[in-house]
Amino acid sequence: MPELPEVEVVKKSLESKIKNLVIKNVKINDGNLRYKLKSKELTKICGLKIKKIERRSKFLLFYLNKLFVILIHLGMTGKFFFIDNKKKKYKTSFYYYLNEKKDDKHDRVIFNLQDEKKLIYNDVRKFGFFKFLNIKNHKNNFHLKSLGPEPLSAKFGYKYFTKYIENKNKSIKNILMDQKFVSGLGNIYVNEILYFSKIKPTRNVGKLKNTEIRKIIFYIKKILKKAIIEGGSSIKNFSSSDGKKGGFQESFKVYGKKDKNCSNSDCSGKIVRAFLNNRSAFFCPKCQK
DNA sequence: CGGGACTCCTGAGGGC
DNA sequence: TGCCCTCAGGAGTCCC
Repeated sequence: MPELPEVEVVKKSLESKIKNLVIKNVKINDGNLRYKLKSKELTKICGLKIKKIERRSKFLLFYLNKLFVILIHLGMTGKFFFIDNKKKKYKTSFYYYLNEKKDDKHDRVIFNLQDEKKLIYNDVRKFGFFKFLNIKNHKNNFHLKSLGPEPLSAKFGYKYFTKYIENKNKSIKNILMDQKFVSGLGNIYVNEILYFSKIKPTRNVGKLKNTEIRKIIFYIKKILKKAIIEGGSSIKNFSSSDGKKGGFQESFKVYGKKDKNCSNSDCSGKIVRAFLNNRSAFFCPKCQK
């Protein structure tokens, strides 16, 4: 699922729910995530308080007292559910609200928090992970260390972009997907960004004009901001009468739109799907050059 | 260096 | 209803 906007929405939602709560204990239903969860590490965090929640790229960081950090990646299908047993109100961190949270075989890890509150980590495909780090050197963890700048930061601008792509011989889609270049973009947003920028995903970065580079940077920031405001994107529709999803999927112009008409009113092209680095590239061959 | 194939895992959806 | 095939928002490794 989750690219930068979705993880940002999760972060904001979790912040209001679990900040300053103590983790009483942790139950592992299935610890075979991308990295195997060890119960020994989980006992270390029991009794600690969640002091702060941050997002870096597509990662979440839970800062605990006693100088521990939980580094979390949601992979493709990871999501959190928050449950307040006292209020009998159930809310997910991102995808939907529920009146009732039923047990789900994909509930992999359950954090029992103070005041009968619970945080459930649910992950169908188990590509997500948790790592337990010491705050002292957590930023040297290889996941975090190699990340490029945040796309919404001032550092990610024209100067950085042009410097980075000097002597590079890659396609623009692949470089935007490369977390070392810019961290937080994934397949959906890259496809959308390139559509708005009118650049074909396969274009070599060495052949980009300055105006095109500025356009790409502009749309990266614009589209990510818009997606965050709209609550991220929810695909693989969850059908619940009281469900609440992110809304940005309604704005998709190319992602998942194979054979649909290009939404540019002065273009008669049809969206095609190609494969690039084993991922779907959606684009309009007529208006993306 | 670049990119294609393949890997982890499970489920949804299409075609027949 | 079922089976078989393809594909999925991430990201790593191996190989050419």
